[in-house]
Amino acid sequence: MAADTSRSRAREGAKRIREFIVAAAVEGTPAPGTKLPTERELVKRFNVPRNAVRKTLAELEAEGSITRHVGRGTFLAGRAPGGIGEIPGDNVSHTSPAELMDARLRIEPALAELIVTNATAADFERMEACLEKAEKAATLDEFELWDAALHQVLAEATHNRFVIRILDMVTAVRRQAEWGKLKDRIVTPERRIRYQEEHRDIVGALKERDAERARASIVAHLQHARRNLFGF
Amino acid sequence: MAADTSRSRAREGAKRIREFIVAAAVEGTPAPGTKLPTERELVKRFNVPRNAVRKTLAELEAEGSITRHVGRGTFLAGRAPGGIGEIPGDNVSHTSPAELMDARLRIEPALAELIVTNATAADFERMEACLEKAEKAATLDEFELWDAALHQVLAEATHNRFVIRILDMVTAVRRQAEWGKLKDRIVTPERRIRYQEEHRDIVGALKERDAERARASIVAHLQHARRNLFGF
DNA sequence: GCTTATTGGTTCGATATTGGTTCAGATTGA
DNA sequence: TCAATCTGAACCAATATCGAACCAATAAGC
Repeated sequence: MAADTSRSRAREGAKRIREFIVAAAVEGTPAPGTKLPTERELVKRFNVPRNAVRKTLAELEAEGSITRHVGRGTFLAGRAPGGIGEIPGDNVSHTSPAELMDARLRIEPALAELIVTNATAADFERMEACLEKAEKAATLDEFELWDAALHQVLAEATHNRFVIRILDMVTAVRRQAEWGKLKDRIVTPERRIRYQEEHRDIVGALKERDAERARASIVAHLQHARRNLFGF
Repeated sequence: MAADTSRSRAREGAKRIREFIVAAAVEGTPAPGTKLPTERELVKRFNVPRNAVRKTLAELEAEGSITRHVGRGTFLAGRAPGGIGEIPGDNVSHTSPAELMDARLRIEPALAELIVTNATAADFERMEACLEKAEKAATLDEFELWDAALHQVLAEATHNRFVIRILDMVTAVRRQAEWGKLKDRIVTPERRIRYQEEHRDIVGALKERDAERARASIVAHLQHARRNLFGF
């Protein structure tokens, strides 16, 4: 009759919770950053003591499958749990942050000229609006919202549909990947100020139709971002 | 059950408000400038805290779907809502040959450095093989086959999956209808010889790890191709 | 003009949620 | 028995959300 001792229940529960997380990661929403149920919800759902829940979650965190933040919750990290290999298929999905950064550092500076020649006054107005809103943003979330908007405007300012597609891919990849995990620790308030200055530099150079300066500003900005991300 | 906590209500509400705005934009009156309900009305209508309403409205504003003015209200903007949600999948939107050429002229030269630093001996062997086969090709179709193969090898020589993806997009667009029609008229036998020489220049520079010369060769090649296509 | 009402923007204290921690008591298995 | 482990519950601290008041720009009525 030892089949339903609290001890064995814990072991059973651990397995089921693992399976649940893995399932959520694989079929549910492959996107990292998805919020998982709270510990107390898992307790109710699997009828398992919280300690057991916390134990499995701790393991998953150690494996790098999830991240946990007090007051916020538990989230899927970039790496697939349970040693689930990379999903094949020539999707954009499996490009590493390092690769993306490498590509951006080559490609985006070269697009400065395109913006300088093609951007309209309306484009510049939208850029300024994004800068202002980003600077006034109270929360980090809001800042990133307007940061993304600025990138979108810059892309559209090239007035080149192919380039726009490419830059859409960039943001798509940024939204995936292990990027999300890094971001939290990386964007500190003072770094955010620095980013804002660099954004102003870039937009300023573009407005003056100074392609060379814009190119230099973009390179500086991306190198700065890379340094913050990877330390080199 | 805590299914109707104020917290979960907020998350639900965000979605519903989004849907409401989108619906208003699509079916209601496509005309930009339409006035939307005030924040306080949305609060009452969806039984959701104003914070949540403002959060979703902020997102929609950042996406460019709506505009907001103190004392006036919230209005539909020109851009269709949910624009960012579009996944840049393999839907090769119709980019004109001119646009593609513009983009290639900026992007591809910048990738020379990437090949110079990352390409392996095996990559160079494959390039050479493509060059030979292309030169021996009897028909124009065969030539273009090996021409495409060379492009593929060059892409893979960057050893950067994101770049490879972009260059795949380039060939995908090139394969599109309008382009193909031009090509036939354009690639004459003597031009083909000229292309072969330029390809050898590019590969040669890459093999010597001379990024600057490779860049120049690529620019020259693309400009030549453009001249043949459009006459400028 | 002036006043008043409306509306998006802001601030701030109170409250709720959530992962992290502690600990006395029960359970387990040698 | 007895040491090790698990349990349940309370408590803690970080975070998010709420509610309500207040602010500033605009519009409406006089």
